[in-house]
Amino acid sequence: MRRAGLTADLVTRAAADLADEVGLAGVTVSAVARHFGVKDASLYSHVRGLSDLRVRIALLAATEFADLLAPAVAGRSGRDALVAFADTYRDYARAHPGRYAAMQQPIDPAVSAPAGSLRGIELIYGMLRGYGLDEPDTTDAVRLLRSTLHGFVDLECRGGFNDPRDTEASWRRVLAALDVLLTHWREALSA
Amino acid sequence: MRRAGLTADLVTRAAADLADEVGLAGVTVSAVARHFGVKDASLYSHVRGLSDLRVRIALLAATEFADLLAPAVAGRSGRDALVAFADTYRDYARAHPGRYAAMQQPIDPAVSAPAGSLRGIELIYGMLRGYGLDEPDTTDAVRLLRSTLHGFVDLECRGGFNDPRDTEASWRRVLAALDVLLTHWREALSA
DNA sequence: TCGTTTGCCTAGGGTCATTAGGCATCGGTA
DNA sequence: TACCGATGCCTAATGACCCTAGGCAAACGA
Repeated sequence: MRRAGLTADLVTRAAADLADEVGLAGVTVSAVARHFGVKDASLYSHVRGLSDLRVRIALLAATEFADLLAPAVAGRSGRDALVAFADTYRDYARAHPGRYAAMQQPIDPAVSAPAGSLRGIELIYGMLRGYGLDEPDTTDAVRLLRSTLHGFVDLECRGGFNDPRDTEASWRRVLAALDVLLTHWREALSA
Repeated sequence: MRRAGLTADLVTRAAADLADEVGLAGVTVSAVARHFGVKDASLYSHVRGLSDLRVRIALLAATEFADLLAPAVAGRSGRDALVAFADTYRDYARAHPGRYAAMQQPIDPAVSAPAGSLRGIELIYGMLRGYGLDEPDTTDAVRLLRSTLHGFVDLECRGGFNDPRDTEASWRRVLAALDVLLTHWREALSA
């Protein structure tokens, strides 16, 4: 009998692809095993179990995600950086809904921190440097940005926008609004 | 043997409470049955199955939610209305994370529309009337609002905000920012 | 060639979703 | 009160999935 040649990484990658196809909830040990033409039990030598598999998907996704976001903002600042970052963010979520969903899971910081899965957030902090904010304004602005981007993408993925109006146009509008806000953060919120 | 006296409504309510306690994913036909001291199969006379149960939770939640939001904005406008709406929104999501999660599920419009589960969105439209926007600005503004509120609440629920800075303060800041934005929507985004 | 590692398998136990069909209980009726 | 139909809850059974324990053989280094 020929062996399938599995590794934790191969399994994780297949699981991530499966997640993008059928949703994170559809990622099952059995389904991944089937994909490799292997019995369920065989995966347990490579992966601790289902929850471990999901964490691995999340870490994989976080790395991929940051690797796309970093070059998008590199060399840009202000509105340019914001738009590039946001578009990359949204494109990734739409192309990889399962991976994106996996990233939203709460993950043990002892695992996620060393894996650098907060790199994406650091990129936002860096991006905001171009808007000249200080603490604690920066933290608040980062939270606003994360909230809006995540919220929009999440609602869009779930088909939450029913209105006929073009989602694309709304997205551009939202980004413009965020840019205005960040540009005038001080004056606007000094009250 | 005494009967348990179940109804679809009782089952749904119990399931919703369970969802808030252990998460939507923890809502299982078996668990709800156990709660009533009844066999799993017995629930199928009241509810079509697990997915039906989840839809019912969502519809229940949408009604409760709108019933809280409506009085919060009644008689207020502008920033007052925005803050009241947003605070009510966030409080509900934090008090009822399972119900809130259920509402995010994609639901067949043929079911959700008659049940009035879009009442919440209509409330946002109504609220924005106080800011004097026209279409399509209103739609874009509604989407921005929904995105930011949902995104913030979702990230907060999942423990996505790690920084030491007070989440409460950030929330107030975010609301202030949204108010400024809505107030100056026209001028700010005319470019 | 010969271990030794280790990848994949079989066997088996547990939870859960769901269906089919039976019996008893409850509410109304004679 | 005695009966009767509806229906609420049960037992039985199937199938998917998660996971553990223990075995055999393929792959690899010496």
